[in-house]
Amino acid sequence: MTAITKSKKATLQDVANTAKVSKSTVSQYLNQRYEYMSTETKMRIEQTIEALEYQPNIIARSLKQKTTATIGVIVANLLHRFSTEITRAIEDYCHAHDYHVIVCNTDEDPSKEKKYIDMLKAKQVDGLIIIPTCQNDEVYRQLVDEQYPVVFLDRKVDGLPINMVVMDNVHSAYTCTSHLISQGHKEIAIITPPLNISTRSERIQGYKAALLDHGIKFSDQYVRSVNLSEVARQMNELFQMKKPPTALLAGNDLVLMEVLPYLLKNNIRIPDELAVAVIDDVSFADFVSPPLTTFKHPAVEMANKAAELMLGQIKSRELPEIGSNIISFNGRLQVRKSSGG
Amino acid sequence: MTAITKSKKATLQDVANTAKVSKSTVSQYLNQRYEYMSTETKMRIEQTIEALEYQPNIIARSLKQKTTATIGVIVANLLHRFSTEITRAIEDYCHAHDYHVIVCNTDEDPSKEKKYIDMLKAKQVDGLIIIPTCQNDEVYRQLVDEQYPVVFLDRKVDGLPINMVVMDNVHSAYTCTSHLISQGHKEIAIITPPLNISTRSERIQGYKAALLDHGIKFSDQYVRSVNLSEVARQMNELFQMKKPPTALLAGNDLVLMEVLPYLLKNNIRIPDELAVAVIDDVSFADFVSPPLTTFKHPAVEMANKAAELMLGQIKSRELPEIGSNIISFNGRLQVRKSSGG
DNA sequence: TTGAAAGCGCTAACAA
DNA sequence: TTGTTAGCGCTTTCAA
Repeated sequence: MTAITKSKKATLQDVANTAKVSKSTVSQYLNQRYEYMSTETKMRIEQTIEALEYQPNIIARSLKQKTTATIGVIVANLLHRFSTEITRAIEDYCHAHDYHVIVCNTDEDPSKEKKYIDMLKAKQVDGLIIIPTCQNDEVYRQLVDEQYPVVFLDRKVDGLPINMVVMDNVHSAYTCTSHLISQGHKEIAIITPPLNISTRSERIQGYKAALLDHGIKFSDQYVRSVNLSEVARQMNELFQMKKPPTALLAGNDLVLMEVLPYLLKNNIRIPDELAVAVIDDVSFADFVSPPLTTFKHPAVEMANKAAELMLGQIKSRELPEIGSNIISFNGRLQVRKSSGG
Repeated sequence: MTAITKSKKATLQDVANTAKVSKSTVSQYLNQRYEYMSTETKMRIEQTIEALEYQPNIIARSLKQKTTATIGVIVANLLHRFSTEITRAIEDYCHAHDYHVIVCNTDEDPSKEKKYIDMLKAKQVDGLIIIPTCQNDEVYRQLVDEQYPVVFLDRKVDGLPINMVVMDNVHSAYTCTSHLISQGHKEIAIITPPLNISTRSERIQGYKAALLDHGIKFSDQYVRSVNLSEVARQMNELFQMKKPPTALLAGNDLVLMEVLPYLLKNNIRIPDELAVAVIDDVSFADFVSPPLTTFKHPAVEMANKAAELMLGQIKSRELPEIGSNIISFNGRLQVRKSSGG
């Protein structure tokens, strides 16, 4: 029966002891401050670390340094493409800068958002990148008061000195609508989810502007902002109008995912009976037949920018000024052969 | 000009001071050990915490308690549906149990996997749920030696006392193949990505078994295990055989995403010229025309099980025994009307 | 029922 | 060039 030396994890102190140096010297070594260190001690420490399989405890360092090299990312719903792309891109950026990412899903629920913000702060994350529910003004304001590094993604909240990285929604809707018009359509419907007010109204604004610029009369009959579960019903209503739309702009991919089954079920053919364009990219756009017209969401660029701003803010501890805190990206129309929409 | 009291974040000590009690009493309060606490002090502490907007520093607690209420989740690629579903489901489970999740992507790169494992350990995460690259045996073994709580997802690595939660790959391929056979097909090809050996060979094994059980001769000409970038070329080869396949089983959604554009480009119609089934669910299966036959990956069940095992292991600190460490889930065939495949 | 004190593993003056 | 020391903010005996 051999005594099993259940070697507990080695600490910096252990390394110091067996290398016959002090803790601070080891600490210097770990932080690559070799300047005043004899090559001999350096090597001794190196070997001891190797031998003891020492791994620094980052928690202890964090406690001392008051920084965790971790940021919290609060998205709407990881199952949705936009949140996924955002998260992945931020993770890449952070990985390249030796930061880590804690992800959370709000499911658009403000109380979940608040809970997560609190917990992440308690965990001392260095900053927060948030797709805000836009329904926690007090929480957001407090974040500002505390000078907590925060970047908002995709949605704006007015009057806050917080960097907000968004897609130009007016542009996106304008571009898509203009495209449909250029295909000869005049009765163009738009269905958007009831996101927060600014995003939605901007898209509708872009839609409207495109119509007017092309001399087409705007009718709010063609504009629907509804929950996803309502989309089918709205489609029904649209098709029962005396002048049913000949083209449809889906406000995002989720709306499209409601529209397509509806069309299939009701035997409405794209693009002959209804031309369809969608704001967002969808994975299957290339091989549904006929191919869809999509509008590429600049999610990755936005995420990169947000991450860049975040790490910058963590370093500088400076809040942006209201008026220069909105960074806007343009998406890109992707027309496919014979998409008709 | 008013002096701005830049109120630094309050600490437990601050609360103790202004509430005129000791740190330990406040700590008791925080940890809900009210038993021996007068209602008076309790209320005083409560109010002080409120007044000071005190928020505990979890890092400090973690250092002391040696637990972080955080687990690391290392997936292959968050942009892929399986990883996304896994991550989201684990996050939900953890949220319900007041744990947090740090996500990482390996991109199937063993060195990235190793780096992440090291960093997450340094961050003292309480455990790791990993979709392993299966190419880091030494690292995995070390994890076992350290009794680090680990659960593997989706892929097996032999001979390790680690819980592995997988889909039954033999079953999935068997089921899909049988379905194609029942539709009258005899020349059935299968294209899988070159995942790790066990997963792939199991699927091929299931495919083979289905053929044999139905008295169809197996030909390895119909079996292709290749990188995604090779799929189109393989399709070409398949269609140049003297007996081209009339049905195809795509090993996963990613393969399918290569197959469909190929078919479209070459004007090969589903299901008349090629019946198609895929192991994995795909979002658009319901409304491409004709609808695809898919095989629902039990990703969410697997993730829940993995998370459950993980939290259990964190509590018990017990490794599973080899032989009873593989938890297998069955997926489910989803046939859609007139899918033909 | 509450407080004093030690310590988790690390960093960072400052001294030597 | 290296060691001493004093914390970081919390938990947890143990004593009062």
